[in-house]
Amino acid sequence: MTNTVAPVSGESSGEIPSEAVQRNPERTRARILMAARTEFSQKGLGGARVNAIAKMAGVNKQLIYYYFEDKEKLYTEVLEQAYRDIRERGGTLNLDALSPDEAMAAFIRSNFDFLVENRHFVALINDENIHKARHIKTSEEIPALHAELRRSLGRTLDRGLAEECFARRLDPMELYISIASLTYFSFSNSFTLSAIFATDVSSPERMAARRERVVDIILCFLRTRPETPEGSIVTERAI
Amino acid sequence: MTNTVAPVSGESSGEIPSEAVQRNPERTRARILMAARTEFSQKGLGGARVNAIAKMAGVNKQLIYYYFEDKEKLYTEVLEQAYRDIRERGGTLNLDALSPDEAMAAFIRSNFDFLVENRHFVALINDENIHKARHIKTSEEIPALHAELRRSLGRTLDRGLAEECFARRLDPMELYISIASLTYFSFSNSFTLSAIFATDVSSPERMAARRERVVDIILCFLRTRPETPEGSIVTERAI
Amino acid sequence: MTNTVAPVSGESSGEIPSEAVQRNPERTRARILMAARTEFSQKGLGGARVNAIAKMAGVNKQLIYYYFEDKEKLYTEVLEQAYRDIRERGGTLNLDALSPDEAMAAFIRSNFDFLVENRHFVALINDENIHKARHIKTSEEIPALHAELRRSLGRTLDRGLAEECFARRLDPMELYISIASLTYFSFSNSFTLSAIFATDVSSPERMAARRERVVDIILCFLRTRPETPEGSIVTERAI
Amino acid sequence: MTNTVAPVSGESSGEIPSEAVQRNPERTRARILMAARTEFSQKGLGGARVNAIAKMAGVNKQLIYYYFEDKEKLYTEVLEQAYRDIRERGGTLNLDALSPDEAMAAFIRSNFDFLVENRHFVALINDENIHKARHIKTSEEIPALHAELRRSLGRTLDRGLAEECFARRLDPMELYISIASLTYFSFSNSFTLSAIFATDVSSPERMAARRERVVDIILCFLRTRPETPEGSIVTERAI
DNA sequence: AATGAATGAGTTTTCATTCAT
DNA sequence: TATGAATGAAAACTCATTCAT
Repeated sequence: MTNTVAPVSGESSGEIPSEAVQRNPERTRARILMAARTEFSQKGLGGARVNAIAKMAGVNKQLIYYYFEDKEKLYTEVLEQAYRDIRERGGTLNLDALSPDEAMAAFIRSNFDFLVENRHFVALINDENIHKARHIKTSEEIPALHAELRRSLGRTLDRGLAEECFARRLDPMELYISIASLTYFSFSNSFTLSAIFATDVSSPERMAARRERVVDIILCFLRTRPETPEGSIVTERAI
Repeated sequence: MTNTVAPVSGESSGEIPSEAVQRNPERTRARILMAARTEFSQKGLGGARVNAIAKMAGVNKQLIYYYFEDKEKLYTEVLEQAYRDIRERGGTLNLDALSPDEAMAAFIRSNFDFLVENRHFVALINDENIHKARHIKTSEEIPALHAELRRSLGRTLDRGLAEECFARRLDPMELYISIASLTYFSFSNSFTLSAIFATDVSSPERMAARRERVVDIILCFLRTRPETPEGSIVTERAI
Repeated sequence: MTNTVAPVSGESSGEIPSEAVQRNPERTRARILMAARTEFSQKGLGGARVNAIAKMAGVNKQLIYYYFEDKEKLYTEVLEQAYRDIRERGGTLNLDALSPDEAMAAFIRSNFDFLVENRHFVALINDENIHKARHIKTSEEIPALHAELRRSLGRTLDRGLAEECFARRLDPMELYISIASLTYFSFSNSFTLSAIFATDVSSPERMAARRERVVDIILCFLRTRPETPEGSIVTERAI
Repeated sequence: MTNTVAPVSGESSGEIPSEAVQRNPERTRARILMAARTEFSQKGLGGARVNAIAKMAGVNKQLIYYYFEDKEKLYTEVLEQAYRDIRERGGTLNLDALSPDEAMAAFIRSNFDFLVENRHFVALINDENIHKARHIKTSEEIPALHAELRRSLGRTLDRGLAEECFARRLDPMELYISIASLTYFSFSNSFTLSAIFATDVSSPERMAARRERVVDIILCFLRTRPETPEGSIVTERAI
């Protein structure tokens, strides 16, 4: 009656293969986390089912409570891991070793590609925003990761100005938000965009084009000398 | 035992004032829709409670079913109305009557301001994307509204090229997506952005600055002649 | 498929007959309360099962939440009703119309008989004491009822002294506690008493005898002139 | 990976200090029993948590099963120990060495003081009565202890009659129940009494007064010659 | 003797929805 | 058109207990 090879396994579909390891707490924890990531990104916090996560992870439902206390804490850990993942990815990118515009382009492409490869990420962040970020607000690690990102982008911008390949100095956070906007949005809103424009806006070709377009928009902006107020810039008129 | 004078009214806070009108179908319907919009935008489809909507609208829960059949249909109506609202707002804007760059700036500002005044909008669309847009997908009205938008933007772009104030021809939908990205994202993700950067990214000053920054980025891009592939543009290198 | 005569009814034993009344909120509420009283007194708050209460009352489990919000609130209402019942019973007793010692005897017997007829009462109070009375602590009605009881006993004691049938003036609350001790204990602890003395201490004969014994003890005490400290009373010696 | 020095110890408050002893069966057993006594007396059998007991005892939950088989057996052992404790205390009291009324007073005070010092006792017995004493019913030791108590009280009563300091012969068990009632009740029901009378009935002063009051009531009764039925005793009238 | 991991059955509670009036 | 009462299915979470080491 012993079960040394076959996975303990739930009944239904979508289960993460268990590799027949019994009593491997770390692996069990990781499997739960993985399943939770999938479930939460597909259904959101409210729509996700603890039961579904347990089945997907191939573990007893109660184990989830044993390891994570409750659904919200599990959700919080999934979110933290997601941010850790994207920043870690950015960390492998040594911006300081590239020319400023190559660094910028690489940064944009890296962010874009991360979203391509981690489709769950956008959905998770989306959902967390519905909850007014109350879960990651408690994290201390996440802000630290992004403070580093800010410094890194700042150095690249400084170098760009010094080397005269950039014509304006932006606040790194603001720049990041612009980049993130242009990349993130086409992922996060691809479904509604496709629906309202009655076309598939996230086809591979369109996404590939979009990736380079973001590079273009950002670099174009960085390279262009800001116009003086008296200049031709379109100032808002009183209505 | 009949109650002809007293307002129906719920007990708790946040209720939409009922003005003691009983038997006013249109008003009742509108009140429910309004309450639903608030609830859905704050909690999402999964997190919203029919009970909460009824209380907020000051009506009996069953009335919701009477008017809207079920929760999902109500959600769909709320979404459709939201899209109708934003496009209606865009409709008051006669792009053809303005110079191309003024038209573009006005379009951007109009979109931005709509989000400022309709904070619920972003949250609704966000949530609908979690559901892969399955609710508005069924709508026939929404795509029609956006086809018109596309044509309108197209004409502006054409005029811009003809009048040589724009230096490149973009696909209107693609342009719209860029604009929407830059505006929408800072609303939709303001909570997580504020959390990860440990600052309030949606302070009035920051939002005002962002609004003009979007105008700058888009106009800068439209006005700049695209570089030839052999040119200085940063092409991706094999990794 | 309509069901006009037969009770809705649960499946199992112990159900309170529903008298086939449909849509009678007050009756439904009362049935739930009754069933809850039985369940709580037999199992205590922690051991009671909402499911069991629903079945016993012959109603849908959710109705319990509809009427009483949650298990603890239901428990609180049951307790309040229990105290109301015992005091109401006492209320029918006009102590002022009897001679002091007859009044006292009648009061004791009335309390005793209430416990005989309301076996659930003792168990409920017992259980509430395990919870440090946190449920009835919130009640405002219960203390009011007992303030009246205190006054009533006080008047009887005063009359007793005036008419010289009592030889000492006790604090009414203290007297009540003594009476309650002597009556309540043989009910509340009858099971452990029977076990440790290996006999049935709550046989009808023993209970009848006990009832009169309590009258004897209390009246004997009230009628006896207190001894002076220097007198023969057994004063504690230093150990 | 072995952990030979560090104490096992739980994380949270209220833990019984472990003195870093591992592998000390007797001590471990005792610690569990102690923790269980606390938990059961505070929450009752149903409300007590095996987990909480383990934490409080600073041991692994499974050890509880190792030593006591299951929760109910543990509960039974706690109860048996409680009765053993109170009778042991009574055993140190040599009633035969005192004058009858001094013996009686000493017995009452001893019982009262035991409850003062062993606040858990009353709660345990209370809870066991909710369970109709089904746990101690199985004990053989407990009735034996109380048979001895009965004989001891009987001898004191006999001596009292012989020496003419008592005026009536009571059944020792009945006397014991009266004494226990008067002492036990103010402990067992102190919470509800305090709530219904909106005062703290278990303040040290009140308890001290109560202790002597019980002595008074019992001795007064024992010393008073019973009235003949035809005498002035208040006989119940038909209602 | 002692531990951490894992389980299954059950418990309260929630919630969209329907019934009866 | 409007309401309060009632329902069933499922949700999160709890808990005593057992397994494997």
